[in-house]
Amino acid sequence: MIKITTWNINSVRVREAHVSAFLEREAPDFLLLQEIKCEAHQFPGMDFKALGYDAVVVGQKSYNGVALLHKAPVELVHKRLPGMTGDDAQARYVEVRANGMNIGGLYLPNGNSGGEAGYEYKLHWMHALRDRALALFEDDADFILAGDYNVCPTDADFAPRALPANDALIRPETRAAFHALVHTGLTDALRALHPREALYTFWDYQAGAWDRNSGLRIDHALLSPRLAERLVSVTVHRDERAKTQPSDHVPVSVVLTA
DNA sequence: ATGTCAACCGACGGTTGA
Repeated sequence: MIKITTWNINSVRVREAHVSAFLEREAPDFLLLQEIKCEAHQFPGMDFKALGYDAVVVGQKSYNGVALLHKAPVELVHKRLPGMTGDDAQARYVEVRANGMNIGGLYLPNGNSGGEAGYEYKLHWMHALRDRALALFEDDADFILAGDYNVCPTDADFAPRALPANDALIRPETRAAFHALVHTGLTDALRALHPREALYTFWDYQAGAWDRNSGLRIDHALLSPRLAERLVSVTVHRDERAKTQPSDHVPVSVVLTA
């Protein structure tokens, strides 16, 4: 079995102990982190090394930042999403090759800040991600693209009144871009196994969202066709949200046959 | 918009982004 977990950690330095405890307990083969909110030299790599994990870190100061923790060696493929040209300084994508597959960890732009330009950046990023998926299909690669997509694909993916109608996470253009990605031939791993359940992966810190279960499902794992056939289970680690000083997101684990 | 949180800058409090 291969276990791949994605987790928007909202500052890896604040939550290093949570990550270490998770690695010890769940022992994923790969842990994809988003919003590490630090530069590579500030990443607490030694703490994870002590648990047997190496890390590929794509960091930047203050915001964003992704990392990919792995037990066995990996081949680095990309530290930027192809198609996002040099003007894109934001650290939002990491891709490696391991276990005969490409593993992409991503932090898709939220799109609610920066006005219309901020939203256009989100859509541009989504189209570039679709192009990346098409390129991987062109190579006949097996691949998984997992992370914080900042998209609620349907109205079943957020609690009633959790979002205003014009929020960038649910705007029609956002959903169209997400479905254009999925329709290249990918499988939303969680919905493949749990088609109807209200399963959320994020609860805002504000307004008692956790206590009211006013959550969103925005952390997703998309699988290429042969990997979808190997899908065994998807787990939303909801209990992480109830811990002290939690991230506002919880981990989502995908298990594939070996 | 918020019953919030984290990082930065510039000196403990406002700003930004989520």
